[in-house]
Amino acid sequence: MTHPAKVLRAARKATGTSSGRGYSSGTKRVLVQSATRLFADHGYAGTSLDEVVAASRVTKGAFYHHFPSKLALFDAVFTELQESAIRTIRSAFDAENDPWEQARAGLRAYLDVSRETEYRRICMQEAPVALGQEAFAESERAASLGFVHDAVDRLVDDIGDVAIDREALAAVFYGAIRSSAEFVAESSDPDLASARVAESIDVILTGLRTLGRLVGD
Amino acid sequence: MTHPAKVLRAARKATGTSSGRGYSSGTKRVLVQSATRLFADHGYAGTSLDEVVAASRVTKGAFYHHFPSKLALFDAVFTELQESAIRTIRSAFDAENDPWEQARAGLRAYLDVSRETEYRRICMQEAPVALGQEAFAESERAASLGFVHDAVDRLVDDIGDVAIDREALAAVFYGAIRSSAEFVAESSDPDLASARVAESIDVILTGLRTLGRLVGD
DNA sequence: GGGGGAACGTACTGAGAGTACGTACTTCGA
DNA sequence: TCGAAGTACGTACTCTCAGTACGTTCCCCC
Repeated sequence: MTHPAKVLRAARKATGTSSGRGYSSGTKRVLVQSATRLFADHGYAGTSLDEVVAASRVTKGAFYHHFPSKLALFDAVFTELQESAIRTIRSAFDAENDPWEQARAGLRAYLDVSRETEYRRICMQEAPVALGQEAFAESERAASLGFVHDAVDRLVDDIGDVAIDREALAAVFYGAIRSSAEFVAESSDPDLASARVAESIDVILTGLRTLGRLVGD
Repeated sequence: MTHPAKVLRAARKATGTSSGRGYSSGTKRVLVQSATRLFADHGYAGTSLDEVVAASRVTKGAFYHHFPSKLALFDAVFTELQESAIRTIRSAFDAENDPWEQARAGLRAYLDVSRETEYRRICMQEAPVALGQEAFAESERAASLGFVHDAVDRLVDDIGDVAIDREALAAVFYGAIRSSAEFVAESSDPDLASARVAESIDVILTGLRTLGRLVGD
């Protein structure tokens, strides 16, 4: 009997779906893509492997050849979304010079990214529970939180004399930004909501800057 | 054969464990208590009903007599923790009169509550995933977010002339506070960390107040 | 051209949520 | 005080789903 996968493999090679960045086979990429959609729609616990492999037109045998577990699949999905988001935000960030403009641009880029339901659901909601708090916090420190830390550093440098706990302030701002993303996501008019929270954070930053000027005099 | 539950029921009636606030039987309370500990230690998905009923010294039959599903049990655990937290924070909040002191006291109370691993794990980490974003957001609006909204309202009233989007600012502060809780929780010296983030938020509030004064002149 | 590893497919196992149904205890009206 | 109905369980299943065992085909390299 000729295996059904035979024709699929040929088809994928022909369409160039295979050999996508670091994946050994096209099947792996298809699995990640299907899983991204399913996890975003029904969550990690709400998605069965049978659904994933069915959507990918393969079997569990194929899946377990590429991934050691369901969690490893989620991790792959998460990492891909996370890295893509980081690239987007970094390029927006690096396009500016003034630290206040950088912060503004970074925030705006982040709010845009977090309007994609896939990023929000998988990277913000599911990941901390699915991967565990430890692992998630680790990857967070390396990615988004690091960004905020850099931005806050520059802002504080720019302010000057005021004694500020940079690490604590970064944590505070990080939460403010995350929450802003949720505010935008839950809103019926995301564009407006995005502008509103950006404005609010702007007011806070202006307040800090004003404090710095007053002390500096 | 005499059922094992016979002696347990008698024992519970004698010790007064039963009839705890709205629960029809002591068994229900025992189930909630066991589940609180287990969910806090291993999460919702990581805790099996068999473990819960074993820890409660009952069987699945008893469990399903009191709860329609595992999720309903989690909801009961969540609601109880949430309500207790709200009571604590509200009393700290109501003990002050000045809006800035109220905000300070409320924040401090919240940081204290969130240092309990049960509250943090169950109400902050697991709940949004287990209950779903919709249901969680709903209960959040009614509880913690409502608080922040009130506090921000009073602060903005006190500041005066500055045009501020209260709703957006409340969302931003809410995130800042949540994130502060995580910062404290992850810290090796929670007392110090608590003081550090409280100070950071204080600086932000001072900045806003200063802005208000400048515009007011 | 054949031998070995990679890339699958099929059929099972085990854990865990939920169900079906039977049994003891309690209460309450006649 | 007696029985009938409801409450509070216990036991034994079913069904879904993650993971495993093992066989088969394809591809590459010697």
